[in-house]
Amino acid sequence: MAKTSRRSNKEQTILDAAERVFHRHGFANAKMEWVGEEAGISKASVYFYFESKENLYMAIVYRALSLLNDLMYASIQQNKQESGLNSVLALMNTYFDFSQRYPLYTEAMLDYTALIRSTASGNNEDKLSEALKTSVYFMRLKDIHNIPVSIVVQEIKRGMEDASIHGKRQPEMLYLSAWAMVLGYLKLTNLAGRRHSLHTVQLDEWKEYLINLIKYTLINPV
Amino acid sequence: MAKTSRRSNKEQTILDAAERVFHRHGFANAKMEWVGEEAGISKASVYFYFESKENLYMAIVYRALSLLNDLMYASIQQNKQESGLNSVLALMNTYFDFSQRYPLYTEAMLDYTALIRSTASGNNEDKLSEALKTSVYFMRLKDIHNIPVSIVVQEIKRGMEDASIHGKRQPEMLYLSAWAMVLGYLKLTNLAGRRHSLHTVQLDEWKEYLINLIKYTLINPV
Amino acid sequence: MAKTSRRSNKEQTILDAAERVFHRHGFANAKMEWVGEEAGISKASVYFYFESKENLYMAIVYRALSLLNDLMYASIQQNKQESGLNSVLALMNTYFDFSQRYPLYTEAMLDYTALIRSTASGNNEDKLSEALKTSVYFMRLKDIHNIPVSIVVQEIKRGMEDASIHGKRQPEMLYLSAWAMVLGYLKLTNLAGRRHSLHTVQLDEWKEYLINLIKYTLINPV
Amino acid sequence: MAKTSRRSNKEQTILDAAERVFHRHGFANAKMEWVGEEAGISKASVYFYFESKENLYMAIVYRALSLLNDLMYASIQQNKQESGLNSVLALMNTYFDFSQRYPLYTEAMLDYTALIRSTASGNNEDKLSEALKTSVYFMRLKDIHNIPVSIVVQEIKRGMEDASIHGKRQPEMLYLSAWAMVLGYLKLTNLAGRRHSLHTVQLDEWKEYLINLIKYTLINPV
DNA sequence: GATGAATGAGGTTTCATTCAT
DNA sequence: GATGAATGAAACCTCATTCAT
Repeated sequence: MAKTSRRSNKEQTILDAAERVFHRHGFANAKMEWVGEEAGISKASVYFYFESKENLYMAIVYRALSLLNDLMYASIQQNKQESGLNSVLALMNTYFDFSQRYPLYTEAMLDYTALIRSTASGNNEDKLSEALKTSVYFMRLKDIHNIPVSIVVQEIKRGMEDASIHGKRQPEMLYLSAWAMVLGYLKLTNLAGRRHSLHTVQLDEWKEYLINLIKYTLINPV
Repeated sequence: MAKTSRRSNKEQTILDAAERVFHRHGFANAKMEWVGEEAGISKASVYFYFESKENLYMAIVYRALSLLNDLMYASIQQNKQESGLNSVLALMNTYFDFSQRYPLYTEAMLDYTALIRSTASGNNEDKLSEALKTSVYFMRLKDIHNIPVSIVVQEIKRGMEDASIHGKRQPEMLYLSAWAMVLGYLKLTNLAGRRHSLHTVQLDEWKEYLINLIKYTLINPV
Repeated sequence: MAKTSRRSNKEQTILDAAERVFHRHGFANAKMEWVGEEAGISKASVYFYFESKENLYMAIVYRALSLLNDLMYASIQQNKQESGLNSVLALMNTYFDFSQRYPLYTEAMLDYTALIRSTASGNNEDKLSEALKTSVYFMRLKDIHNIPVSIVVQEIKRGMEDASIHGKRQPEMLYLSAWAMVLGYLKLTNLAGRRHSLHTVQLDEWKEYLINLIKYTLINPV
Repeated sequence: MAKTSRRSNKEQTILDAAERVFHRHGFANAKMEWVGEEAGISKASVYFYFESKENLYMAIVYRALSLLNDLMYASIQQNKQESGLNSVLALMNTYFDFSQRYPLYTEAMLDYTALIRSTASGNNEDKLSEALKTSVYFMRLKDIHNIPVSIVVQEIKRGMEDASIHGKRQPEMLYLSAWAMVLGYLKLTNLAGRRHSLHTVQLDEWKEYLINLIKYTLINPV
């Protein structure tokens, strides 16, 4: 309602539009003009709210990570009384749904993570950093980008303490394995497009199978 | 040695160069000039051998798929006398090594698959098809792109018949799950860059764990 | 105190700001937004008081010329009883100080003069005239832009009449030569930035030398 | 005649065109497209030969300075046997002609000098350096940009030694004063446009007067 | 076969200027 | 009066692709 709110609303509208455009065409192929059209404003207006294409992308990553964090916090809150295992499974479900509902978010977050790694190394051959160093969102992200891992690992540890999860493996390995499965599922699922099956396999059925598998790996040492 | 061979040699040199360049910068960001430089020839010469950037990419996909097919054929050949399970595990190992040694190949093949699906749908908004319809490699690929799936599924079925693999699930689902894990592993591994660990997990150790997990899913119904 | 005065105050504030900004970055590179920031108001407000960037510039020229005229009138007034030579020297000193204290003014006035000449010619390829024709200040300037020359030339003539200045050269030539020296000094001085010397020459010393030189050219025919 | 020559020829053609365009509209207002049109080629071709607008400008500065150096070397060579005074006067004439024939060169060289000073200071608020650091010509210029001053000062010193020039002032001050006069003359002359007079003064006559004045300042201490 | 040279068709970004509140 | 928001019209620069030698 206040002025801030009006501006914020417009920013959200643009982000919505950008998400659709980036999702449809991929970040590299997407034109800023399309983002404007999709948002019903001019290209220059997009630049008024977000200073560069990369900053806009980072804003999306920020949005994605914020949402994921919120969802995860809510999940562990809801499963406080439950065993560590159940909390972790809930978290997995949360992430599964999240990444399935917002495939772009997953992709964007992966891009961001790759960026962080390359920045950490001495790879300054890519001038990505040029426009990124001045990105507000890029800087803000540093404060929150470790939260998801921390949350999951913490709940796995809790599960190990209450013996609902086996202790034969590092929590981080269990986490990574589950994450890898979801990621792989997502990647292959994308290939299917709007179809509901892939190589004669029903996607829903497959998803359930994977969740079971993850649960299994938490309970039984392999 | 013949003229064809000379041409073929040059083509291979260019493909080698293109693979390195595409891997370093990603297909979208890579410039044709860099491919020329990396191959030690001029940009125009690259166009003499490959008609377009996309055709060049398809040539890489073709190369990737050919190699994978060869490796898989060799694998099942070597494990003819073994149980179906062992043959499948060998295939998995093959694919694991393949995708780890040639990360670009995996990515390129996925891009290709996505392309196929979008072509199959009515999505003609993307002008990818423009330059692709005339791509020799794109057409040739149609003849061989189903081979890997067929091979693995066939060996899984053999394993079910000789009872080395449980029969509670569709062969395709087991196949997809294994594939998803490898894909997820690869994606996350890429993030690590040249490092040997990710979130305190040793990559080698994690890989071994995943292979064990795949084996487990083949033997025990989950 | 009246409304006009309030408006006038704001205009002066903006002009002050614009002068600083134009001086720092040059007219072409300066952004209207910076002018607003420097004046502590919004960009749109700048446009409320000055219709265009060029009009703003013309306002500065007007201010500059008004100030110079005032200073020169005061100078000849003060030297009424003095010889023509002394009056001219006083004028020169006035101009020297003026141009050194307000380098932008000198530059702006030169730009304006160039504009006048190009308008006088048939050069309508430059669209400067577009926004200029409607500039109030541009029109007002026409009434006063010849005053400085007239004043100096008049005093030189007076000096020739009272024999304090030699009569071997046109007054205008003496005037132009003195002007050229000051202009050259200013241009080269600008290069020095905040330093006090240029090529081992102390700027103060050099200035004194030039003034002496000008005096010399007025007394002795060269 | 060789390949290098062909390329070099084109470069010269483009530089010629750029000089005309920059002269007509000023560097800041000139569009790269115009340069292409003037040279009879496309905008992109201009970029093929010169990587950026600023690099193109630096190439012009380089050309200007090279020419000036050549002219000055030739001048002192021709006046070896003459007195220092005469050599200096010849140099002045050379520079006078040079700056009158190529006003853009003078302007460009001044811009360059200003750039050097600002680079030497800590003024990195302007991102001019961005595209400049990679400019070949900008780097090459550092090797030759001090030559003109050195030459003139050296000849003035020679004149002081052979007593054809008075020794009451620093050579550098005499140099700067002469330079200032020429610069001022040029600036005011520009205002005249194609006309041959300024404020009733014939430009040729004025020029002669100034040269005489410079000569006078070298012989007689003021 | 090979390549230096050329370009058309965009792409991101900037900014003076205008509106709506 | 004041200003946040909006935009049209460039400007610089890039790159896949083609051509002439």
